[in-house]
Amino acid sequence: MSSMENGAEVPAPAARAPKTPERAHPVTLRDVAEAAGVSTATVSLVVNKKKAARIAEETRRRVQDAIRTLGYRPNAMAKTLVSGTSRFIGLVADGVATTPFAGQIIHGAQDEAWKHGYALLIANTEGNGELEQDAIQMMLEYKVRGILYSTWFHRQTDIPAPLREAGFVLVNCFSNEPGTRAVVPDEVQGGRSATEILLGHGHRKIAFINATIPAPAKDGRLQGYREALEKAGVPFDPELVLEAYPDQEGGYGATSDLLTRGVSAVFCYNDRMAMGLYDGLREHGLSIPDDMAVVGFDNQEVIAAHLRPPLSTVSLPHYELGAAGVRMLLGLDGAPGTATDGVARINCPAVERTSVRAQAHA
Amino acid sequence: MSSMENGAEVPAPAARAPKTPERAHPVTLRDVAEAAGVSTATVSLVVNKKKAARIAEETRRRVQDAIRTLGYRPNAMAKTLVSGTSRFIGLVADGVATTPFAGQIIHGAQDEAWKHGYALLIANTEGNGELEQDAIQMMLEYKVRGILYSTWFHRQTDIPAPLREAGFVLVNCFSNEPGTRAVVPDEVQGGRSATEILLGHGHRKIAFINATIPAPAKDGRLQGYREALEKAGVPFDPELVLEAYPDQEGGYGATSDLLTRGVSAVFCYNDRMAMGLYDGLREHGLSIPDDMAVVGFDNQEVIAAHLRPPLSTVSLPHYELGAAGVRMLLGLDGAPGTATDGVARINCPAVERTSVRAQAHA
DNA sequence: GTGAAAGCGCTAACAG
DNA sequence: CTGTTAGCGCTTTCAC
Repeated sequence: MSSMENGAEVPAPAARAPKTPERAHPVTLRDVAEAAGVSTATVSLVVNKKKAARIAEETRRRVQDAIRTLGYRPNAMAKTLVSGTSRFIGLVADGVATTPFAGQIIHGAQDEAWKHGYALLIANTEGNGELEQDAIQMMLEYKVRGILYSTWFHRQTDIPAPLREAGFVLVNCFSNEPGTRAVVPDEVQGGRSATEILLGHGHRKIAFINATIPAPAKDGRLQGYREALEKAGVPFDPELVLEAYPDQEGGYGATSDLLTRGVSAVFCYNDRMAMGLYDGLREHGLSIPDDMAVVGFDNQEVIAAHLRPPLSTVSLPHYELGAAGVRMLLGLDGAPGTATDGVARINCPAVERTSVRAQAHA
Repeated sequence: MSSMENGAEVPAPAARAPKTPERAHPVTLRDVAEAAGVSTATVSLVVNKKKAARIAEETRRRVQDAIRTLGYRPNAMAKTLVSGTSRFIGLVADGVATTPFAGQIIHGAQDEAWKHGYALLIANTEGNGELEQDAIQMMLEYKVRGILYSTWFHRQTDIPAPLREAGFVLVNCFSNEPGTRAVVPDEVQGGRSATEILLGHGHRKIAFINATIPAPAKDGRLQGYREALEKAGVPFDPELVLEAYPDQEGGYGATSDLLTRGVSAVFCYNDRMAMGLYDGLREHGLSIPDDMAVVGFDNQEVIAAHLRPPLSTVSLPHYELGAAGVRMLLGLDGAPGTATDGVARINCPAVERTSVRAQAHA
């Protein structure tokens, strides 16, 4: 069973090791101190570039040489042990690593954390409660500075008990407990923006194909749609709001119903539905955007940017969600719309492509 | 800078804290020892369930009670400080968190690591060399057990110098230095499988739309295509191999060229090209799979499973790549095809959907 | 069975 | 300017 020893290890054991000394016993601060003929304190000072204590140039050089030749590498564990506080931020996700674009939450969190000198400790729990508990437990044991608790789609969530033992902020989800810090996409604004793209091109009869499954996105986007209409002085017509399962098949299936409404434009709950709708429309011999203008939601790159014609849509700001999450966790919110209830609603920017064209007779 | 104290913290400071004592000073082993009236050594023993030293039932109970009431939580830093070895595995990625499906590498690595008691420390470097150095540096300082170095698409890569200071394995990439451990998808087998799907349905004249950009995938899939053909006794015809940029537009653009070849089936370099080809074929009034059978590569969920008709394709085993990576790192390879050169080639399983139909006159 | 004591590698006063 | 000296929280001999 223990194969590989051969292929992997044998190749060139005799090669010279100029850079990496054969550290049988990892080099410590003390080793450096002895080599440089100074005390550990001094070494510590030069390693950490403390400006408070001035070190003689000559000494500093000796120490740095020793560090280089010995290949010294500080032990972060020891460092955080004494300082009491680690430089970790935990990210527990119920599936962001699994989902296509939600991985951006990780990316955003990682970038922002890094920017402030923190490393990301991640755990994907795939919705498994026990695993989740363990993961949080583990993070607590590593004395994380705080935990980001995120879900792969925007929804309400319960707060796992152990989470409360650390500072935490919910990302892409929220709690019904007042005052809980959270960062979520601004669905209402997103729905408004999507509708405004259509409105802006002169469309007045605009359908909205909503999702059948309940979610903050469902309510929020609908509300945004209504707000945009109202602001434009277009009366809201419930007849123009359809519902379908939020994927390609749902969008495709909604086609004939949609055509029944006599609209010139449609706002789809998400890009996947729009993709299905493209097929449906095409089968009816209709062309986009001339016969029907369409906008989606999510800005799911693989789809939106490459449909024919490319789809106008609204971005789900996953990267920002992650980044804003760590900012909030670290308590350095510069400006964003953190409402008084502790939840920040992140803007969903519109991205216009060519699936919308001006209405001939505005 | 220290805003937020208000919105986030104020809400209910007076609530009873039954579970979470107001630990002004985190509970330590010593605290527990004192509370239980035993020594720290004893507490350590019961915490770690050492079977060697038998503890009196009565003592054990006292200790466990103290642990519970004090809300004791071991300090992993201290633990690894003394043991010298941490339970971390580092994953540095040049963009897997960014890319739709490659996030599965993280997922697979995380699951497997967790299974063996390791936590994942990740860093997304977005191809930034300096950041990459820093990230590896950081991981080294945290005394990671080893590092997984991964790329978001399968390619050759250079080994960053600091990486050599730790155990490491390349994931989804490989080095030209012999003996370097790596885990990559088996492109050749994948190309073979894709072609065999078509062959299996009776097709003989099969085109292959390859990518224009050089990559192991380009060579491997082509080789697989040829091998499958040969095995089926179908002569290889260079005329049937086209090339196009590997995205929707490329696939779309290759349509007329393809139709020129008089084939009944086509194997596309990836799903995105297949998606574009669908549009092109449709515009020519052709239907899939009747007029043209098509298979893709990648099994990019959002696309492949929801095209009309759903696309037969071959999976890029990202999850497995990540999982196999940690297994190899930990040195517990059970069986997989780890060739003698230290690189494991992971199988790319075919997933058949309905974009292929049997040829009328086989 | 259980306690005392010596460190793991590093930082932080406080002397000199 | 630099060395001494305590620990940080935990594990681990080795006595009692």
